[in-house]
Amino acid sequence: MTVVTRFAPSPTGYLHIGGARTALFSWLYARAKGGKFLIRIEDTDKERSTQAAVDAILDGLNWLGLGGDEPPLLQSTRADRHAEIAHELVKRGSAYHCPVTAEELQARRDEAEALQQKKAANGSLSDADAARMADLLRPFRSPWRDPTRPLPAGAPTVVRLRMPDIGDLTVTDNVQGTVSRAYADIDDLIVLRSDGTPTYMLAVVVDDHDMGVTHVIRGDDHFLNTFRQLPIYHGMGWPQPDYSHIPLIHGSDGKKLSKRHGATAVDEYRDVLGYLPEAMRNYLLRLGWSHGDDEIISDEQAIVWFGLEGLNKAPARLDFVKLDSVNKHYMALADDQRLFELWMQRPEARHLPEVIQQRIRAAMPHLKTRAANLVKLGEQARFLTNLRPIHLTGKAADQVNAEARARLAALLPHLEGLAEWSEAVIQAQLSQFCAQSGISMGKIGPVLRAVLTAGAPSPDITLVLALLGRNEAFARIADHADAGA
RNA sequence: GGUCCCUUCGUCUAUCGGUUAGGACAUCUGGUUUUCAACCAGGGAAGAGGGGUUCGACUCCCCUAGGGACUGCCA
Repeated sequence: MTVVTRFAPSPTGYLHIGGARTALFSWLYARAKGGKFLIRIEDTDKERSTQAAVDAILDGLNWLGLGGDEPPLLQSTRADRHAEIAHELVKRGSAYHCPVTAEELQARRDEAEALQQKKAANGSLSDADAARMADLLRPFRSPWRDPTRPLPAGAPTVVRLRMPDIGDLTVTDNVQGTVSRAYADIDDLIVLRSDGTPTYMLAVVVDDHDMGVTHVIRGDDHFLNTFRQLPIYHGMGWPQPDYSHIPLIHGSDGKKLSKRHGATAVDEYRDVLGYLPEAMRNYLLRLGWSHGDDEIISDEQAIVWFGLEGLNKAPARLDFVKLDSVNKHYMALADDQRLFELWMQRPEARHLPEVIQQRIRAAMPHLKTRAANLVKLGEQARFLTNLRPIHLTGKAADQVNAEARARLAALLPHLEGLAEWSEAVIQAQLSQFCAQSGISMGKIGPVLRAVLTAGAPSPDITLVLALLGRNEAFARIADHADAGA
């Protein structure tokens, strides 16, 4: 049997970081088993679905390298098929037409809530009220589930699933284990609305079946839904998929992830926070899945190692500090030109003068090993992007006293005549200067760094000189050198 | 209210009845050092609480507490 997994987002917004992880697991499992990974857009709610959201989600998936093996399927295109199955379920006795209106159902919920509030206010309820509330809160059972009860003529109906009266339904899940629920605790859910359109519960099952999905990996907010979907498989006599319900990702305080925890949208991780997709994959993979003590796991290794048995049952918290450290690892490995291009797409880089952009391009091999993400890369590159005259403050300013100015002035001629402006040549010249002047590198290094970088983070001072280029380095030194001393 | 799920260092996790409870990130101390980063050496840090079962429990069972999910003609 060929493994088929899928990712089925509803297009009501951006790609959520939790969804991205779900997609990653599904994608990895398909890759690991030599199967197929499919994408289905669950756009049966026309009110809330937008094309912009579809584009954003696909864009996020593509950035993460989690494209489907076939073009994405739009669920809305399959409404006829869904309706066909709904009617087939009725024909087979697994479902029935029900004329109870949405308003009547809402009235029930309102009444239940009113009673709950009454209880909260009074501390208790009369026996009659308590019984009424318990009844209202029980899974809905329509009077028309009785097949002999005649439907009112001309009234619009929905199609409801007929849950068995007795017995339990058992779900075996790779993450949640074996869990049973009484059918009595499951409602006669609606599969086809009164306007003839399918609901989510029906559409998911029909599409998963028709797409040949063998393994469903999804958030555990869907776990209880499994008990409502399985009866559809049973009603149609279809084989049920293998389920893995993974825990949701939480914020740093352990609460459900929301905006106040930082980024929830995948495109923010790319555009604002400056992370690399391969780092996101590695970090997300380790969030809720493990393979012994392994932390840094390449895509190739992940595909070999990934399995459902490594999934964790408890929700994990997002930790940007750890993400930074993982990203840092991949930054150092990344191609220089690629990083330069990514950096150039950032707003803070786009408007820099061409000469400075080129300076950064040349410095990339040294910059990339020092930064945890593209934002930090900018901080590490600040010594290259500072414009003259460089204003010195704090410790940098303290370094530059009269003695230091004189030293700089003395050094200038030594650098002036260099045939080649390379790290090695500069290094040799600096050493020679120190030897001649009878001083150690410690006497000139800090001063040079001060006037060259103004105290900004920077690599070895010789490298700083080389990366700045002859003219810029010279000018920065000359700005603070005092030939008169 | 009901049903279901979760709980090991600050965080991600290993452990699948017998370990000095391991690793990573973070943190602290020392070293290196021309800033920052890196690097080297070392340290601190955990089984939510309470009952069982067992020769023995982080591991199995129950209760409590805390967290979460579902309970829509949303997905």
